[in-house]
Amino acid sequence: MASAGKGVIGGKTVPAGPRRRRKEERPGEIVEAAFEEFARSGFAATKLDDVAARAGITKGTIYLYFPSKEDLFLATMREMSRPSREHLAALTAAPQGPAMAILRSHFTFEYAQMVEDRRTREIIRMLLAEVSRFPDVVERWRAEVIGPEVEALRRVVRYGIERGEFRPSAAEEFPHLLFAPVIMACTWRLMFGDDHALDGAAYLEGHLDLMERGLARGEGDVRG
Amino acid sequence: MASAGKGVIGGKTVPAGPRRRRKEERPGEIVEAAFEEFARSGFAATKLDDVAARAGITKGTIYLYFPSKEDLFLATMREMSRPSREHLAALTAAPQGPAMAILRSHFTFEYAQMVEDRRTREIIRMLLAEVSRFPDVVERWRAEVIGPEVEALRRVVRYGIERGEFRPSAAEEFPHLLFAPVIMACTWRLMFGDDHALDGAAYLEGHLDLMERGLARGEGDVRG
Amino acid sequence: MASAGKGVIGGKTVPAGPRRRRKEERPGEIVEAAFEEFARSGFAATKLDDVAARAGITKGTIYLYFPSKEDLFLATMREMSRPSREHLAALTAAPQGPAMAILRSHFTFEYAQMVEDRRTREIIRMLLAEVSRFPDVVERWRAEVIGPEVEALRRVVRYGIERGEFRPSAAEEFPHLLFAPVIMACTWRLMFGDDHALDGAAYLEGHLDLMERGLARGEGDVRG
Amino acid sequence: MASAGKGVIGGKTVPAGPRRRRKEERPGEIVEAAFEEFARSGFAATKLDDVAARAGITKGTIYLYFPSKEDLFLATMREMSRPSREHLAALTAAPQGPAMAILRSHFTFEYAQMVEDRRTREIIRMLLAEVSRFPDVVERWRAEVIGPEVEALRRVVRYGIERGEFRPSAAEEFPHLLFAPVIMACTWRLMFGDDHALDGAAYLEGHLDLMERGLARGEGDVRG
DNA sequence: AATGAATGAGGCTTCATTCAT
DNA sequence: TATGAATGAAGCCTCATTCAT
Repeated sequence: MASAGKGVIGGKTVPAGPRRRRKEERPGEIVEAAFEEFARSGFAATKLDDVAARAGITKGTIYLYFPSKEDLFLATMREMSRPSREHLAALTAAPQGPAMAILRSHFTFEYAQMVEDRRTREIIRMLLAEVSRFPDVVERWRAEVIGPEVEALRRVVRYGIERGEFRPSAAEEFPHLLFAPVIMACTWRLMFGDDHALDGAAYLEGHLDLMERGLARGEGDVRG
Repeated sequence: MASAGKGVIGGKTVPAGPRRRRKEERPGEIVEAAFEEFARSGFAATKLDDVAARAGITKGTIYLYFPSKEDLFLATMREMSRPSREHLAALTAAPQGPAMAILRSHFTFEYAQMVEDRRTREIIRMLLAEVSRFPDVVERWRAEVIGPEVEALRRVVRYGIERGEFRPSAAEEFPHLLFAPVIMACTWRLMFGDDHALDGAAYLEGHLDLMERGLARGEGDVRG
Repeated sequence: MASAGKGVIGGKTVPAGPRRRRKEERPGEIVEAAFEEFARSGFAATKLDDVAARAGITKGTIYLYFPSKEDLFLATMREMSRPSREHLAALTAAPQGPAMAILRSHFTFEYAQMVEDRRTREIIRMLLAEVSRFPDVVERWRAEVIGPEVEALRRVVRYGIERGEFRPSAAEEFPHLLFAPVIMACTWRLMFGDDHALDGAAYLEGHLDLMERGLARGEGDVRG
Repeated sequence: MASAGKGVIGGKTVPAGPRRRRKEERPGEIVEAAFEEFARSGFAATKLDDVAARAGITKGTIYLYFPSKEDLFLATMREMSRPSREHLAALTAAPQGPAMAILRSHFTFEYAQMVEDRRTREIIRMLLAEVSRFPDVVERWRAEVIGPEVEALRRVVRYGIERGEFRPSAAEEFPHLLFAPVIMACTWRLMFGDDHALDGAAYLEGHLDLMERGLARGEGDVRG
């Protein structure tokens, strides 16, 4: 047992073989496991025993990397919402070409992200479920992810209006209206499970179509 | 707390001391308190002690009316989602007049219900948060509340298409697209609190405007 | 409901009818019910709710007659072991006729009492089960019931020896040996239930036969 | 208590502090402590706190080894009745020599076991006290311990009759009659405590003497 | 005398956290 | 670094007891 997974190379003991545990990967593995459990059961009902079991380690080991369950939760949220955060950069670039093309491309990405990627979906669930216990997490997510997203959308809408592609509409004040179907599909799937999920491609196309007609300058519209 | 001692209700002195009896009202009071606590903390993190304290009774009393915490939760969900259930009847009536008027009236109601009424909002939160523990509750809600709602919307859209008011669109297959802004406003408020709530009237009007333009038959649209 | 079970005779309201509750009988009814429950579950596991339900009253009523669960238990034991106590008088009379006849008559009675009467059997169970909680009850039972019984048997044995019917034997010092088969049948039935009960009459006859042979002066025995 | 801090076992220092680890010995220690408490107070009135305190651990530790109080009770009964179970093998050997010698040897053993060994005695008490809560335990004990015991006795009695040593008697049908004094001494001691215990050796001799006379073929008895 | 709603102490059980190895 | 036995605070639930009606 003392020698399991150990090898001797050059007179020095190093971790080796399938049982080798790469210490740099441990926190990630734990966070991974924690995510699954937190997503399934929520913060309070999640047992560190289950997290440990899923990560293939023992409960005590978690405490080598995270000082408390709460910290583990925070780390998990931080880690799992990183993709969303990173994507934002692309959005803030100066808009070019037809505004509708930008929206199309943006929402196509957002569907993949928020509806089809289970990770992001479950982040949403956790944010909703644990606001009162972790208001800071939600607030940071609002400030760093959703707020900028809304702003970016607003800029695109304005850009569309300016270039005469869109009519003036409430979408300028409430870009949320454009984003809403994404949230709808996301919560729908969160609630009713993958079995009742809305057909992705068709739903997305429907969304884009309605949005386009909703935003578009009509025949008789006066330029705003 | 405010009611310690004696109280006067309807000009009649009623027992209101630490040991007052109120068989009729107790279950309601408990469910009321339970709702607040469950909404705040979720099922697992809610302490029956806190529920009792909020209801002005002691823990043991809860068990006179509900056999377990789980049953209390179920009763709470049932009780609190009753308004939504009852409203459905109105929706299923045969459509009359402009389809857009029906949608306007319907969504006006839905905003009041799902966005402005805290009760309904919090029900949504709980459904999202506790699916894995109470799948039956969610399933029943889908079958009895949301499913019929979607169906009703679909009928209105078809009715609008038939009378030439609306163009054919994905809204027929996915009435969810029309409903989405309600869900968006609901989850937005659930997440970010009343302080960040979207301006109700303006948002609703924006929604209806975009929807109308999105659904409406355009100048060059071919009928059918 | 206010008039249930009430009658008016001679201008005076009196309890009447099948629902009449005769207050003199209440304590007895409660003790009766308590006995069943204590016998089934033991002191600690018995719920006053169940006692009340069995007695057809409510829990609070018990406290009108017995100040505590413990007192109820004591009263139950006292009440239920009364028959044994009363029987003792008969035993202490001066012996007459063949000693064996006395023993026969005595054990016949004891079988009926300790083996066939469920009440007495269950008293034994409770005494065994609750000694450490109610040592006084057991002590009193020993002093007032079992002790005298053993003494009485001893006197009969001595009487038998004196009249040359029995040989001297350990039964003089340990009349328990004669009594043992009764206890055996009693505990057997307590443990294994009525379904596995030993055949009463045959067993008793067997007991008496073996006892007679065991005690009897043999051909070669020297008079002791 | 005596072992707080460090202890020396077999010349080796072992951890014995408040948090010592003893995976191998723990279950045994717990069962040991549980036995004492269950025997003293019965299942319902026994507090796991007390069991833990007696075992020198805390309540939570019990649950590392036993999933519930009930399981602990079952394990305790199983463990504590093991000696009785193991002894049975010896009984089933083919009888040799005088039947009375076999009986003498057997009952000598049984006295040591059921009367003088506190463990076995208390097992009897628990069986009697908890039948209604743990019928299976009792049933298994009947099937595996007492049933075979009775059968073995019956074989010896028959063997004695066959070899002309015993007369035919009810002991053949009811070997319980022979066994009864053991049970009597056992319950006597259970009820009245060690202070009132019957004098072991004399009582046993008395039992054997009466039994021998009771079973023996007399001068005038007809064979068979 | 009787009710039965209410209480609150106490028990079983869970689980985050600690710590000796 | 990793383990996993041990801890102990806390939560759910029960039930003897109280008390206003």
